[in-house]
Amino acid sequence: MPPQPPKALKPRKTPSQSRSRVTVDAIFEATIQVLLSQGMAGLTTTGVAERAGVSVGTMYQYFPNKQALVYALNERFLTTLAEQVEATCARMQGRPFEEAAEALIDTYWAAKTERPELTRALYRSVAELETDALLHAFAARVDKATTEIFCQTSDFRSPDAGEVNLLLTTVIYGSVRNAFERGLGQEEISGLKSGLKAMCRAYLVAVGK
Amino acid sequence: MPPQPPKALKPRKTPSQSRSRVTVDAIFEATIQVLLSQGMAGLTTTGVAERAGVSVGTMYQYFPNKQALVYALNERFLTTLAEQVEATCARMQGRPFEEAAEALIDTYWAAKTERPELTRALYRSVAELETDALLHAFAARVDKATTEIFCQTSDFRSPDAGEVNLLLTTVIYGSVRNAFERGLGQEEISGLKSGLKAMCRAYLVAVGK
Amino acid sequence: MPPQPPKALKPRKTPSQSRSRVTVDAIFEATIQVLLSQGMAGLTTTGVAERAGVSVGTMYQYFPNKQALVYALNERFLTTLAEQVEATCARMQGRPFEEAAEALIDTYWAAKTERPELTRALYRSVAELETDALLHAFAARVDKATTEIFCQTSDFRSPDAGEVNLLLTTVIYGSVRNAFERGLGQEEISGLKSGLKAMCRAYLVAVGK
Amino acid sequence: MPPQPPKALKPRKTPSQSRSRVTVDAIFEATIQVLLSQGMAGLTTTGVAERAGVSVGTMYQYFPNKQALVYALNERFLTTLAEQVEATCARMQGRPFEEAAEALIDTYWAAKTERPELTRALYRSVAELETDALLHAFAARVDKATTEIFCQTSDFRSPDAGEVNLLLTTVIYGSVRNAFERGLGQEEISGLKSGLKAMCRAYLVAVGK
DNA sequence: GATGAATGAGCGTTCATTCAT
DNA sequence: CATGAATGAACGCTCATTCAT
Repeated sequence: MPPQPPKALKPRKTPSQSRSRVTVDAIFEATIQVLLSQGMAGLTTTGVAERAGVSVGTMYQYFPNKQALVYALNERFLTTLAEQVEATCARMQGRPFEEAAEALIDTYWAAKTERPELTRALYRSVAELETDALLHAFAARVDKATTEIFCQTSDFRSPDAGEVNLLLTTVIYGSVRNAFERGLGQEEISGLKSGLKAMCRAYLVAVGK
Repeated sequence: MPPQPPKALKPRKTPSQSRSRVTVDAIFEATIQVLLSQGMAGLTTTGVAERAGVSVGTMYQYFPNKQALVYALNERFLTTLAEQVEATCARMQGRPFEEAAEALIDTYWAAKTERPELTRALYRSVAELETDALLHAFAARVDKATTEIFCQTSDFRSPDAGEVNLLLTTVIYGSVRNAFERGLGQEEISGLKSGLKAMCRAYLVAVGK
Repeated sequence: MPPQPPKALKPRKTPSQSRSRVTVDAIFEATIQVLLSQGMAGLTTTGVAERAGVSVGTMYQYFPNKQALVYALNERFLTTLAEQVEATCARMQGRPFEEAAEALIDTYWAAKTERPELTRALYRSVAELETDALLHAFAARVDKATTEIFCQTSDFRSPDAGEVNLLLTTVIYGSVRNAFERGLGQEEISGLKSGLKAMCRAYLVAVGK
Repeated sequence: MPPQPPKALKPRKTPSQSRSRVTVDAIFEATIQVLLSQGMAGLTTTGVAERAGVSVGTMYQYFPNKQALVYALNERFLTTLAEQVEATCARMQGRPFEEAAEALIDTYWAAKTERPELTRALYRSVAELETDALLHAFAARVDKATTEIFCQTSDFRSPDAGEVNLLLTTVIYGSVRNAFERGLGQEEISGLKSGLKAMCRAYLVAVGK
């Protein structure tokens, strides 16, 4: 259930026929390509259309303006990410919460690390949009899933699950972002991941019992 | 020792005379104003110059292009921040490292929270720049200070101070950023701060002895 | 006998089957709706087609381009108007020409005042077309009818009926248009009508004997 | 005292220095040229700028958008026209009103007939603008001048000067416009002028005494 | 026939940057 | 040195028109 995007950003038509689907996918892929090669500043509507092999006009059939395109791209990724998080949470039902936290870290990390350059590009693209609503909605959705898991987890006794959840997610999401911002390499990033796991574990142990 | 900015971004002259200093300050202040009221998208050279009460031409005497202006603004803030961190580190010489970590969190938090809207605007402005070098340099400078404090701290026995340092700083900086991104209110943010302190303490205890 | 429209504006097919007739009528009605609600600037082919409940493609079956559509719409109204004028002239056969002039004014006035907003919209739409031919043809047709009536009218002795006719029609048509342009209200417009009648009568009396 | 144009149409700066004045004049002249040669449909900002020998950017320094340009052009002509009418009225102070009416006709006629193609182009250009306010203001200004003259004129005894004035001006302005719309030649137009004078005289005689 | 997705030329407009004054 | 009018490349976007289905 993605949020209602500010109406100026709402896609014009949801592609149901297969041909449209292909077109929209091509546009998304082209947007990514351009974002990777030229950055947000070099992302022009004609450039994207060209790379996608469609005309500008076609692009505008699906996206009412450039922002909407980037918005939709981010939405798509956040939705996928949210689904992955939810899947992880489902899998972790009833497991000790330190394990759950680790699994969450692994999931989030994997998603963000899979295409690092893209992740970086999206992080940047978000800054130029009115994406508060989008980000909020994503946060809310994911928080719901993670909070639940923390609550249902067998051995959780902390007074305020919501608070712990906010802390953990903020730390996890923030660390990943900062790691990207610093331009760390893969090895450093995985070092960070282990460290973060240890940190969360230590905290949960200290707080949870 | 600020980093060498990518040549295209280097300010044209370092304002040594007092008149220049005033001008540059006015320009910076105007930039902030515009950034706050119109966001990065509404930041135009003419707009800034107007607000600063100087002509565009004059502005170009000090900054070779628009990017350089935003770059310099960020540099200024990062430099201040770095100095504050260094001061904190100096003050924490020889104190137990849990205290040092807390002090670091307090310092960073205070700096970022002082003018939240500005912080947010700067976070966004950075995304549109080639600021990797800037960020790297800032990170290096600050890491140097914090690493030192962790090493010289009386009771630190961890095998790899650098690694711990990276983890801690990444977590701290990242959490603050994510907190801003989520649009959390002041109360939530301070809850987060306490949580983060607890987390770091727990981690250090678990790892450090 | 409508004039030959400039070739590029000629409708593609005269709708003889009843189905076509319905379609064309729907298109005309939609055009009017759009003209009234969005003005000439908001008149787009897709917009009209949508409102008419047909596809753009279908619309292009009947009108080779957008201009042709507006052209045809004006033609239709002018034809109706011409017919009304001719009817009036027929009815006025053999009557004193002051009466005839008054009847002409009434007819023209009624036609233009019936749907004032539409009249206004059409006046405007004409300005963007190459409608000289259309207007000429309408003028010629109507002039023929009115000139005849002035000639056959029992007591007309003016040396040059054509000249008088041109004057009268120009004054009448022009006044109506100007009244619309000034945005006069209904009451002022009818005051104007009486005044115009008086004026024509005075003139005919002064000139005709 | 021209009306406050809808703010979107207000010129950006009134050219006071001589250089600006020249530039703006060149732009106006270019606009006229293009209007004459390509019509309103062919009037593009780049086209006008090119013809004026300036860059688009410069044009936009003076006019915030294309409409404003055309608006200003019309305003300029209407202002001139209003001044001429006022001058005529001033000259006709205390003269018999039939003479005044004739003088008014002559003035208006001369102004509109001086550059017939331009007159035609402006008539058309007005249709695409939100010019109601402009036209109203012009009408009000001119009506004021003409009403006064009709009142102060020695022998005017009509019950309602305003009404007579409205009739006369509507008839005069409307007739000129219609004459242009019909595409009449110079000779016909001057025949019309005499006829119109006779008509007004006859009306005034019939009504005024 | 009817459809409507696709096209793409072309428009209005902005704004970083320059340079004559 | 300061000014700010002038520049013009480049962009986002529209919409009349076509044509494969």
